[in-house]
Amino acid sequence: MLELAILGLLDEDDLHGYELRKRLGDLFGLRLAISFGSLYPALARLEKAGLVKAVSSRPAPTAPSSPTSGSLAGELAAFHSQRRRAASGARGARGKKVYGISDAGRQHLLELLADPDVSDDRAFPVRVAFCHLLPPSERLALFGRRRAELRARVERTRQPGATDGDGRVTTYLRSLLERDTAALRADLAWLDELIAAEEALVEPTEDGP
Amino acid sequence: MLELAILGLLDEDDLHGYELRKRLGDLFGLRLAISFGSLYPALARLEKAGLVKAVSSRPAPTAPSSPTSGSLAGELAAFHSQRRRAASGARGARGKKVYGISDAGRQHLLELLADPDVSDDRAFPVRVAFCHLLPPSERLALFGRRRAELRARVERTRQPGATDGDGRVTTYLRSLLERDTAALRADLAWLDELIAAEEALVEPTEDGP
DNA sequence: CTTCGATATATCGACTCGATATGCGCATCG
DNA sequence: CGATGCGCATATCGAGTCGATATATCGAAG
Repeated sequence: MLELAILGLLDEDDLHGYELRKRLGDLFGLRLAISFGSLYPALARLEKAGLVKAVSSRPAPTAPSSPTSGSLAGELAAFHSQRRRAASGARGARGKKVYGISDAGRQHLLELLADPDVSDDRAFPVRVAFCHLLPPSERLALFGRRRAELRARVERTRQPGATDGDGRVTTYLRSLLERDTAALRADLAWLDELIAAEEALVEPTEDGP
Repeated sequence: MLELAILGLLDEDDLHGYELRKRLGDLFGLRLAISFGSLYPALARLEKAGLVKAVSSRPAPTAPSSPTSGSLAGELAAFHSQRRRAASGARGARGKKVYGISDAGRQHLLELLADPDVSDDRAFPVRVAFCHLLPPSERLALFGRRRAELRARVERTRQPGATDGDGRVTTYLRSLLERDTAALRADLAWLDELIAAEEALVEPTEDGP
C-alpha cells in the first residue's frame, strides 16, 4: 500500500523521504500520516527491487513560488505548508537521499492500480488518488469492482435481519452497528457519484456535445 | 486493541479462540474480522500476564436454545450462526482451550476503557462496545475526549482554506478530500448523538422524571 | 554561544495480517 | 464401505506497519 503511494508521488516529482512523508500527509490529511518506521524500509525495498533509484542531489521543488505546473499533490502541499522551504533553494546535499522512479517502477505502479483485488480499505483511496494514470476503461473497471465489493458487504450486514434476539443489544451495540452501515452507505454513494462522472466522460451516449 | 476486545468478550462468557473470533466478527460485522495470526498470540500474551486463564473444558454456551440472558454479543451471534453447535453439548475436550477472565483482567479491562488516549480509530468502536462497564461519568468523559479529538481533526483539515492553488487538484483528489471530511462530519454527528443520549441519562436537569 | 525547533535518516520492538500447516469429527456420496 | 470434503480448532511464519527512539545538522532566537 505504501509502495503504491510512494511510486505515485515519485511519478510526479523526485523526492526524498522526509518530503515524501509530508506530501503523503497533505494528500490524505486525516488517514495515512505514514510513519518513518514504514517509509524508510519501504523505500529500501523499492530501491532493492529496482523500482526506484536514489539520485543523491537535488532537494526537489518543495513548492516553488511559480510551479512548472502539473504537480498534482504539490499545489495542495503548498497550502498546507505556508512557511516551509528556506528560500535558499540548494541547502547543500547533506544527508538527503533523493529518489526517482524508474521505468520498471512506472510499470509496477500501473499494475498496482489495475490490481483486481479491491478489498483493501486502506489502499483503495490511494489508488483513486493516482487513478488518472489508468486508461479510462480500466479506471471505470476499478471503481466497478470496488462497488461490487462494498455491495457484497452491505448484503453480509443485512443478514441478521431483525437485529435483535430478545431485544437487548445494549443500545451502544445498536448504535455502533448503525454507524457502520451508515458509513458503508455513504461510501457507496460516493462511489456511485465517481462512477457516474466517469461514465459521463467515457460515453456521452444521448445528446452529443 | 485486540486485548480490549478479548477481555470484553471474556467478561461475558468463557470462550475458546475459535468462538472468540466468531463473536468478534459478529459484533463488528464489517470492520475487525480478526485473524488467527493476531488472536492466538494475543491470548498467549494475556495468559502470560495473568489477565486470562485457561479453564480447559467447557466448550462455552454457543448460543444455547434458551440463553441464561445477559450475554450481549451472544444474542447477536445466535443470529449470525443459525446452524452452529452440534447439539451434543460436550463434544469432548479435544484440543479446545477455553479461557476465562481473571480479576486482574477485569481491572485491566476497565483501565483500557478509561484510557485518556482516544486517538486510535480502530480501538474506539471497541471501547464503545464495552463502555457499559464504565461508570456513567467516565463513559461521558470518554465520549467527550473522542469528540475533542475529532473536532481537532476537522480544524486541521480546514486549514488549506480555499482548497485550490491555481485550481487543479485532479477532481479525484478533490473527491477524496470531500469524502474524508464527510466521513469525519458523520462520525462527529454520531458522537454528538451518543453524548446527548448519555447526558439525558446522567442529568435529567429540567423537568423531573 | 547555546539552546531550541525543524529537517533528515534510520532502527527497534510490538502488533496485526494473510497464508499456511495440522489434525479431528461428521456428513455425503459414489 | 471408504474416500473425500467441509466445519471446527489450534498454531506458526513472514511481511508490513506503527510508535518510540536515536542521531545529527542547520538556522533562528534568546
